[in-house]
Amino acid sequence: MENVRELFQIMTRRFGFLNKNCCSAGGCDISLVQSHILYEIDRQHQPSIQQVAEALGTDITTFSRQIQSLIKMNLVKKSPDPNDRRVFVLSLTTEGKYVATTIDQQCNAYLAEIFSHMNDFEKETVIRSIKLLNEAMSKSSLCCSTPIG
Amino acid sequence: MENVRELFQIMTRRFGFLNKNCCSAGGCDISLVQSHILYEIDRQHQPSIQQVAEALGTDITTFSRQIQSLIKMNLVKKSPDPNDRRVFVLSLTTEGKYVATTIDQQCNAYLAEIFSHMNDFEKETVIRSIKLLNEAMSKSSLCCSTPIG
DNA sequence: CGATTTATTTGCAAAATGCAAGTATTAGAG
DNA sequence: CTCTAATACTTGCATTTTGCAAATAAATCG
Repeated sequence: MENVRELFQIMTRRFGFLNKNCCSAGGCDISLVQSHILYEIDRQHQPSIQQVAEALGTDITTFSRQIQSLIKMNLVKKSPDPNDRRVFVLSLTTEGKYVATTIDQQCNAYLAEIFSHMNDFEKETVIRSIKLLNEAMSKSSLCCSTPIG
Repeated sequence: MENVRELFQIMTRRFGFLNKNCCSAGGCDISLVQSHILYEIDRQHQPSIQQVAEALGTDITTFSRQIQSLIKMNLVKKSPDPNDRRVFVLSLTTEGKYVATTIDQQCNAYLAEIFSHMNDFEKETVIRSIKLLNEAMSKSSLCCSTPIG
């Protein structure tokens, strides 16, 4: 039996490089961490600071400062939650949305290039496999959620 | 057509959490970055500092210092290359090998737990898919290798 | 031999990290 | 309703990580 971790390790490392290669949009260079934050704010519906920090597994105090940077860069907006005045709700500015969308398109273009080395059947199999994997990982919350420490 | 990047993003994030949850072995806590370094030194045959840094996409000067830390922790050994005295060759100490092996087993145990939510056919399909993906990614060196900047 | 390239290290300054402690607000017990 | 505990977020440090520029040392090439 082959080493399964090896396969995952190499794949995720490569996808990490892909992500890192997609960290600019129209003259705006951002860090990989910032790219992940924009992605997650875009994905969720008006998430709180806490929610995004937890989704990304980042310490809340570090995350608070990262949001401050992104606000200063005019990519993210922070609005008070009318239902709970302790909470701030995050959203992308027009510019932030543009950056996130451009990065997303670039990533998808790279992925399309990767899949161009497969036939349609292989491509569909791979995509279905990743969905299966995501479902299985969400079932074993034990290991694939944010670390305790 | 679904968003392929989304699938990858979530999967790699979760595998990142899995990795982060496997960063200790017998009372020895290490960082995620250090775990990746031990993994890569173990994987390659007597790699040079340069080779590991490039494989991981880390700046060489940062990497040099990370190796210094690991040597201080007695996990890594640095030996001069007899063929080229500019080069230092890296290997794991007995303790480093133990830590790397323990982490590897822990990761594989978590992965086995994930796969336990699938039947054998699905599992084989997923593993074959990841192999396909790795092959395709290595063909499109354009996007999945270490960033230029 | 002398100039250039390559492998690695150090100086420094900036950025990221995380714990402890603080503020502000809400929820819950009595 | 009031007082306490919990929650969401921010700030003060101090440590760690990062990466560019420059230094060192050794190999290569003309």
